[in-house]
Amino acid sequence: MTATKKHIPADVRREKLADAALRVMKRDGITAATTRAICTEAGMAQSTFHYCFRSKQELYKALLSTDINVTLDAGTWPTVDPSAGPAENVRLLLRAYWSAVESDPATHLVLSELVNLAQRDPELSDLPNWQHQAYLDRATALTERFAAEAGLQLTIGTRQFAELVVAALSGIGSAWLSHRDDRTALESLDNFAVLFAGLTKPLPPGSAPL
Amino acid sequence: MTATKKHIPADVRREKLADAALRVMKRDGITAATTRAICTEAGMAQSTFHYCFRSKQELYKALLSTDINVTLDAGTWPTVDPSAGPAENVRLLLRAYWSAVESDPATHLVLSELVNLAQRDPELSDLPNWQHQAYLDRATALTERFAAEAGLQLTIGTRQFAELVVAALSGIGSAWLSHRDDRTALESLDNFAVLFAGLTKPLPPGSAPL
DNA sequence: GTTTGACTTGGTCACTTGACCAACTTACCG
DNA sequence: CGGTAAGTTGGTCAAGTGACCAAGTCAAAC
Repeated sequence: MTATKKHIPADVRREKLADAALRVMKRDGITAATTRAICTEAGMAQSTFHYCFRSKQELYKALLSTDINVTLDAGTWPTVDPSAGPAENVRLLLRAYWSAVESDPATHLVLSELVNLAQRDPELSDLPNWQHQAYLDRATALTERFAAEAGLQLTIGTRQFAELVVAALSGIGSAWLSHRDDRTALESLDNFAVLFAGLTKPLPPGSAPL
Repeated sequence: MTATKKHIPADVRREKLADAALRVMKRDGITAATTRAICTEAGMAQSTFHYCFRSKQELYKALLSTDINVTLDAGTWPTVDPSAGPAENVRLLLRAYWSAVESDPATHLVLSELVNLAQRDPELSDLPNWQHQAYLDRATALTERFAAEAGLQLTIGTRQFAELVVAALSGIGSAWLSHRDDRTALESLDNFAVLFAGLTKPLPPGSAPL
């Protein structure tokens, strides 16, 4: 059996509490994540909460800062298939992201709830933007890598392209959370793949090869 | 001064309460919309609430049923400009919707909060889907009308097309609520307009004219 | 081994929330 | 005009809520 230490540094306790909070939120929604519920989930006394966090706001801040989407695009992305067209490659990429959403809807719900909360609170209102930019950064980097591997260049700015992709994915995602119709979501996804592929063209022959 | 009736039928009182609730939610967020705050806003005693609604859930149900987006696409849509290309016409259409979003962000925030709430509550979990379908219906109808007026036909199903438009708009919208960068939003909007225009082609000459 | 400071907790506070009821007031109908 | 049903309200309840504190417990530094 694991030796349960009685004393744990506040830092790791904060992390444990944040994890527990996320777990409660995913299971029962953000409103159910009271300090008591969180501490119970973490196996601590309720008073521990205010030893680790000055206030509940501070927990929200911690949750939105250690961005949750890390989980999302940490998945393995498909490798480019040179024999397939750009549309098919974009399609595979979008679908790879999508499977992450579909397999863990609760996380996306929580993220939406947290962002809504932060947008109302002047103290936290910077975080949604920060979150979105971080998200966009990753999408941009991924787009660049993908274009290079596929021997394509974009006909609009990479960041603008990423912005479109993120908008489409988040739109499809939030719609799917409402209707839960996988077929419709995949249909939209594939349609967007074709459209986005239309924003690419082959690299000129003289370009530096991969 | 207006003669204030002491007795008001419960039906209209329900409506007054729903209006007040929406006002409070837009101003201070959904969590601030307690039965007390709502009744104060409506100028009634708190006990009135439970005379008009069996429970608070029932208010949420009422709010999500009398869909709020009616306000959104009730705006006057631009008429098709025959001399302009399809991309430009789609652009104008998307921008018309967008100005409604931009001029009233609070409504969209509340809608998002309400949908999140409903998605957690088994009792209300049908409503988001219903809401989305109603929304999609209007988008579909509008798309059809627009295509006819512009003398275009779509290269994919009308409903699929509408699904893409709705996804793109909601994606741009929710991103904008985070970053509040008008320029970026309009840029994305215009890019999507071009893409969507690519899903149209002129009506064959033999078709019935407008 | 004692001191010191970090960690831990039961108990409690002031406050809010949704719900409800008994008593009251008004409108309408016969 | 009297009665009946609909509307109205102050007051109250139980169940939470975030916050906080005083009294402990433990581990490492001296």
